[in-house]
Amino acid sequence: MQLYGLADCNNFYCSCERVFRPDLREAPVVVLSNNDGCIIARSEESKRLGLKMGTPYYQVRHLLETHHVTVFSSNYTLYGSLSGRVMSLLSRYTPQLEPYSIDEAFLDFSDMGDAAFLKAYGERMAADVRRSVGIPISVGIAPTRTLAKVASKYAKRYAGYRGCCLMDTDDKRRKALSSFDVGDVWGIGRHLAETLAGHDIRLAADLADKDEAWVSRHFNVNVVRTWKELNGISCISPDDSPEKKSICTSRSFADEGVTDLHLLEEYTARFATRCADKLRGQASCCSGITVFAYTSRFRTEQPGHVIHQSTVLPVATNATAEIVGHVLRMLRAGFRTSARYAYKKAGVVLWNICPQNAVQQDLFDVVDRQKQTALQRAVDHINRRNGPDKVHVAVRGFSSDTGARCDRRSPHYTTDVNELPVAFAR
DNA sequence: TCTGGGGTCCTAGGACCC
DNA sequence: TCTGGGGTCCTAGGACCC
Repeated sequence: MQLYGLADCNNFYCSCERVFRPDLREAPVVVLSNNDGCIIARSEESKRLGLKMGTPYYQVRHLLETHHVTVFSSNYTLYGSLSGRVMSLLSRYTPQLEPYSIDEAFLDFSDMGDAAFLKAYGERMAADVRRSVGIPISVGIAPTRTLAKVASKYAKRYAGYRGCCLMDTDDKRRKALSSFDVGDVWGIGRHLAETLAGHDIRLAADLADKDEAWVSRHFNVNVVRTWKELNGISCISPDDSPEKKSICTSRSFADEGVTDLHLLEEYTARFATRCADKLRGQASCCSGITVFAYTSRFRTEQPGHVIHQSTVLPVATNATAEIVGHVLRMLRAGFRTSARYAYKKAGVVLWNICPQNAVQQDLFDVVDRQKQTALQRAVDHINRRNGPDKVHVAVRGFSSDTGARCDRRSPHYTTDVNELPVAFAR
């Protein structure tokens, strides 16, 4: 029988922080987005205080202090490292692991055993991750990925499932969907949930019980696919190619933002460098490059400005220096010197991505590609051996300041020898 | 004072083709 | 009065995900 598992880490970022802060195990915790902007992760205790996902920090700062909530700036180095540990452990439990996000993965559980076996197997896997990595997870097992997601939410909601909910029969499926909000179904967002409510569809079961013809008459193909999945027909599979079709690096800046062109050049050069690293990391080249920067969209009383410049290269590249060069040229072209705009956010996007071994050559190419590749290889080699960004383009600057606020970041416990947790100090 | 970052997919509409 | 039909490709914008 075709069965999918979904392993979902509970409140992942908060759980990561707790791994090295066992004193916070029962305490309310939140993690903030980049630049300490919004709440992006909450422990169960914080959820019970009524804190909502995406709330700007400054709006609830007082509430957080009153309830002694421990607040962390986001520490993606730590989360990425612990995610890797979780994924590697999960991969031992299935012939086919599909990581779906930093804290979730689908597992192929087809034809592995009867219901009793699978239920115990899922529970054992959850207990293993908890014990070995320190992260609590919820496992759902069902005939489609959408249903596996529903099952995992039940596993999280009720402790009685011991970390794993098996939804293998039609009976269990119907029962689960009858008390599951349609808006919580994978693929049904806020907007669709509102539209569905207009048709008196509020529970997942309400949608599943409609005719396929009715669904396809009123909604697009995505909703039809979700409808099929809710009825046990598997038809959604996440993109299995690991290569991204676009690569973006962008950040918000603290306080007033950035007014100085030279500083903005420095930051965007870093974003471009990071993008090029990611690009080479997946053995790709790109021929589309966009740079953008804009003033705060919340400060409507001040004059705003948007820089948004794109270029298409005749020959795709993944060389940092070349990409940085185009980004700076476009940034300077879009920058207004007439007024001192305070740019609050900036970024670089690479697109038109192709495999690096399938780059279309150009008869009139002015770049010596062989030389360029050799240089890039040498730089990557040095940086791999000596640490990231030991050799870099000069315009990127030498400071490690990112222009973002992150006052409450926890140490890089697992990735920097100087920040190892101390278990015992004399 | 203060509002994240990084993706994917679908659709509608325009340009263009014969 | 009246203005083909059918197709592809591209793009911007919207919706969704975590």
